[in-house]
Amino acid sequence: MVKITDVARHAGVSPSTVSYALSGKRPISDETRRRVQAAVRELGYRTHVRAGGAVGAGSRVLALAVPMRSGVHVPVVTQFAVSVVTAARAHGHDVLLLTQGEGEEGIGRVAETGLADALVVMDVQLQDPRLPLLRSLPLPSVLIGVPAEPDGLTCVDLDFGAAGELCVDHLARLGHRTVALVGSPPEVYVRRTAFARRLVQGFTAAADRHRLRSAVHPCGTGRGAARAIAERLLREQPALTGVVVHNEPLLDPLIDAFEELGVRIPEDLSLTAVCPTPVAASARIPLTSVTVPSTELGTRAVHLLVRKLSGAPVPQATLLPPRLTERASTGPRPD
Amino acid sequence: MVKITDVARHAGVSPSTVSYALSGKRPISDETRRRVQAAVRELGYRTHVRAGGAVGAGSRVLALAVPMRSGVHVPVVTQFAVSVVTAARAHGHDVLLLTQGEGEEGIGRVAETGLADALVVMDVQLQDPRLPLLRSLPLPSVLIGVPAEPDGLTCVDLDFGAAGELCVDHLARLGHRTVALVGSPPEVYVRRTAFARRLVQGFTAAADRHRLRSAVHPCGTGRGAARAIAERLLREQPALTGVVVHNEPLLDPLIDAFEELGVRIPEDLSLTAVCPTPVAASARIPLTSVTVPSTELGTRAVHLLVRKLSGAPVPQATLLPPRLTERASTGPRPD
DNA sequence: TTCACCCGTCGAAGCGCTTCGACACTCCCG
DNA sequence: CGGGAGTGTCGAAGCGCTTCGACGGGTGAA
Repeated sequence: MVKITDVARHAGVSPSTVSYALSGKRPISDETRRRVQAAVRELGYRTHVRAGGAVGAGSRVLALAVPMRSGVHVPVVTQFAVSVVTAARAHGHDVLLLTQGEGEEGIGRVAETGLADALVVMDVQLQDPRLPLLRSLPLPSVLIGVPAEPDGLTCVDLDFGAAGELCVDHLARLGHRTVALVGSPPEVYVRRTAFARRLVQGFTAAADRHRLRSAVHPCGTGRGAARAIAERLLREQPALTGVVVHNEPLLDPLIDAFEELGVRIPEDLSLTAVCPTPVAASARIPLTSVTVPSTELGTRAVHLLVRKLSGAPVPQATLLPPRLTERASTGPRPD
Repeated sequence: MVKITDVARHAGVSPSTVSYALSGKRPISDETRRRVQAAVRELGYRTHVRAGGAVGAGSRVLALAVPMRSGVHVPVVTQFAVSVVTAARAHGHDVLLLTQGEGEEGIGRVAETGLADALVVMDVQLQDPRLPLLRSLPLPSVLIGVPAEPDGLTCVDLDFGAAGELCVDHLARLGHRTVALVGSPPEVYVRRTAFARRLVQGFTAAADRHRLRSAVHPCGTGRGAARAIAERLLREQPALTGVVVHNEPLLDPLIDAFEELGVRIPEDLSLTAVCPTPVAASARIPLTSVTVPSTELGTRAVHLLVRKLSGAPVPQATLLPPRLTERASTGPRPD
């Protein structure tokens, strides 16, 4: 193992000079800096993370808390995680993966043992038990998702409330008068998952504003659930012509179910999804959708964290405005 | 932050005694140990990972290299990752997530900076560029997947060769004489991904052994690809009655495609999948399958790693025997 | 020319922990 | 009753690094 004293000897300077040359915390002459850098390169030196003096310094590791609860769509969550890792690496950080069960305990452990020096927290609930802990921790953290009381925290998310409204606005503009939201699985709402709840709020508010008849249905996944919800919608709201779906794995099965029931999309029924663009674009019918920008959210979260680490001020909540892309699944209300 | 000296003072012993009491590396009287443990609990002490003396010791972190290349099925990979994290936590380790691009560079960095003290490597190719690096590293590692030359490494995987054979054996026993393998996307084979290649070998070997007509087709995912491969199979092998599918996201679309073409499963065509049990069980038609035990593999990998860390000898390759479960997608050859 | 100041560098102290080598006991055998 | 062998505990050294204070030499203003 090559250590800082090796580099120092090789460059003909003292270890402290090497340290300063690398950290830039004190002025070092260009000449010396160059020699140090050359030595570092030649010897392949890397500062050992767990060196004593480093205790005070940052560990260049950030922890990512991904609960992986039931009802979440795994590819989307993974997309988030990958984008966080990628962004973190771009800032010289590594990422420690914390999963469910570890949720609270893990955050505490990682903070107190000094393993990580920052936290990204996913799958945030409106009343999240992790919030008090996060507020009390000396480590900076960023939530992906906005809880009910974001005071003292830093959050970033798609503005799901506005996303819900945007979908309804779109359907209303096309003339639809009766709409429904097919949501995530029930357990997601039971947990009071922030983004799911906010989408419902936005959907309902916009439907009321436009004076539409509306209904909200949490829904599980799979063919059976799709068939059941499709039948139920047609039965309970015979005038239904507009549906918003916030449930990635249900999209294709739901399209199939409607088709089997003789409902054509978009001729008889307009369907708008809230999901990542690739999902919407590769569905059986290209779906008009409000995109969930998972990659951008992960990247933003890391940027905010890096800024916090450097002591810069950051906004409490960053809400990305929703963008609706029209594809083949929506059209004017049939007569 | 509570440090070891605080605990020592609180327990009325010296810091070194606390250290020994916690590590068990020297005999400590029950009485003293109890007092130390009480103090630890009361003060909420946790040893700081990055303390100087710890440089020599383990970091209790293992790195998980998940390339996330195209063509891999995200939920399965995620399942692996989660099981590795869970198992690692059970052994008191945390997990650092390394992704693509980081593949080689990341492994080196993590090893040299002492961030992790062990490695789990996924998505192994027959000739994997990471192998020389792994062999040269002072850190123990375990591969999930068996490369062409596993000497000096530790690997664990499902025996995909035997899995391929088992599927063919099953079809042959049911009387099928013409079979096909619908595999993973082409890029997976181009990369010479170990498990995919081995499955093909097993499939082909067993087909030859049984003197069956056989064909192998890598295949992309999605409805279009499913329809295309279904048509092609029926065209090129009119006598085809048995198909093995090694491509999770293609399963449902392929079943649909056959149905649309008027081919009934299992009356006209028997279909065997190689995939995790939940995928097989929740497909449109419950599928006869050889299970890919992702959770068990992740757990095994961690166990092996922990044993290596403790200096215990471990087998070079652990190949789990495949198990075939009959469900509703296979039946006797039609007359 | 002198003095204050700044720049670049160094040595030494210290981070929180582990570990080595004592040291003081106790116990048991001869 | 003496001495050897364990036990259990402690102090001190050291891990690789950062950081503080200091120092020498150059520079510019007075």
